[in-house]
Amino acid sequence: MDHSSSSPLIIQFPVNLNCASATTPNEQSENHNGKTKIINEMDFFADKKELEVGGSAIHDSTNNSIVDFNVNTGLHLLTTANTNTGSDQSIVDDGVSTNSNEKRSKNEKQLAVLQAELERMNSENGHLREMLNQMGNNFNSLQMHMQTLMQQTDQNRASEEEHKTSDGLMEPRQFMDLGLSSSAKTGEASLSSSEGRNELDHSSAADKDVGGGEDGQGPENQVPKLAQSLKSVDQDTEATMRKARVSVRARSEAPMITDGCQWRKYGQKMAKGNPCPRAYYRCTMAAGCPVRKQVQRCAEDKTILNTTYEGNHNHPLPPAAMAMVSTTSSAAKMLLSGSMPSVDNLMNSNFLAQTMLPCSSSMATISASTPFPTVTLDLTQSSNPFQFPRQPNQFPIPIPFPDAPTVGNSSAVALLPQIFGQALCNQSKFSGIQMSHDMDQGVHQLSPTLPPMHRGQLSDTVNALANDPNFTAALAAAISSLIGGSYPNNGDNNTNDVVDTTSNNDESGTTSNNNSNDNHKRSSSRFQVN
DNA sequence: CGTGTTTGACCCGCGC
DNA sequence: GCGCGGGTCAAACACG
Repeated sequence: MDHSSSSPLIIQFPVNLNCASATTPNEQSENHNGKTKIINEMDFFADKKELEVGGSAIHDSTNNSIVDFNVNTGLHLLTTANTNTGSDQSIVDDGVSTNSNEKRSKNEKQLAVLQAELERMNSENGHLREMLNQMGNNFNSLQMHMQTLMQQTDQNRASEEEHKTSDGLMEPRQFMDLGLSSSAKTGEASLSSSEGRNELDHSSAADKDVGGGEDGQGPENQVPKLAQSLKSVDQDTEATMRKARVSVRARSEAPMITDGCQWRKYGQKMAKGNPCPRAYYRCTMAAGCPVRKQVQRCAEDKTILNTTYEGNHNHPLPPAAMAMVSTTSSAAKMLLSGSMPSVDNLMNSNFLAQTMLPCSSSMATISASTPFPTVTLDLTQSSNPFQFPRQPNQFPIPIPFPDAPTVGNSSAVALLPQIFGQALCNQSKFSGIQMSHDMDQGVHQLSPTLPPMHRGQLSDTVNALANDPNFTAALAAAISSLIGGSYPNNGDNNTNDVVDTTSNNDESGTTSNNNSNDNHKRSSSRFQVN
């Protein structure tokens, strides 16, 4: 009796995790008139911690017995519990029976019940912890986005002024500032080769000349350094995240998959060991956006298009794209969390793959071997031995996708809802906060008929994809948008554009088949280095 | 004319 | 120090 009353206390926790509001309050109110809501949660973790660490100390007198049990979870505690709680139990038993055997049996029963409760509690606790971690990740991502947006708002003002004074400095400044203040300096510095070089130069010059839109307020270098020291942690994370890459392999006749962003080709190079040239694209949705992608066909199977995304968008994107980007950030964070390129990465990678694409976990592989941790999505499932030859640390998993040399539309399309659905569903776990918020907005903007759930948006995408004659490209685009950071359309239009833009790829053969309204942006970006 | 692509040159990191 | 390869720049070119 007393035990049963004590156990329910602990089980109230599920409350906070899922929408902190809906279901639980009632239960809680029933149990304790709201007295224990938060306290329970806190106590729960506290108990758990103590259990893990010392396994001894307990605060609440009421919970003592329970905690002791918990500590012992094993066998011995039961006996100790008996001895310790003997008095308490005696109180209960007094009225019932005097027989010691009966007492024992009763105690054992109670203990069993308690153990069951404890197990429940433990499992719940674990679940809660997971949720807490997820929430933490979500919070970080959200914070990042907010920071970006806020900075951009300020940036727009500053950039306008700067634009008046000096054209050449505008873009670099914007780049630096928009690039997530934290990541700006270090991140760009770490960026490969000439661009980072140029931008650093410009940034320094801009800091001197302009005095800085944000971090440049202080004189000279001290302020940035201070900011660096203050945000060092974020810097590292962001810088590393920027290095993280998301690679998508898909069969497509199109020269490039459409992922909802606008790209400008800035270079093409013959890569060693591959007769097919590698094309370099830069995001042009905003001046100074550090996001780049490389597109290259597989040497052995030229129908396979390998698209690699790198970096995080530093500009506001359409809500849907934002959600995707947040997912990318989360994914990158997940990928990069823990120890970076070490064995731990394997764990994270595997987890990432399974988390993001559980049912299609087969499609996701993570490489920790390359300089940059890479998430690879393979949509080809070809018999091609060249598929993942070079990266020993990857986790190639058999793909549920039908092996589709020419991509059988019907069968593959049939799988789409499941794949995407689960992918998104799990993405929501990844960055559930942003997903729910952003996607809601996005859905409303994109199509009022869609339910305010990302799944709805997803299904819409799936439908659009299903209708796409060039299914492979569309599929790749959608997947890449899921992982690569943008929604497979510009977000300004209906999701139907998924089909349109994708099909456009077949013809245009080049990058920005998207909006024409970005021309000025692109032109401005050209002056970036000047 | 504006915009986007092409492509040779350049820079940098890395290995030898 | 040198060569190689990857990545980027930017003038030249193409296109609507």
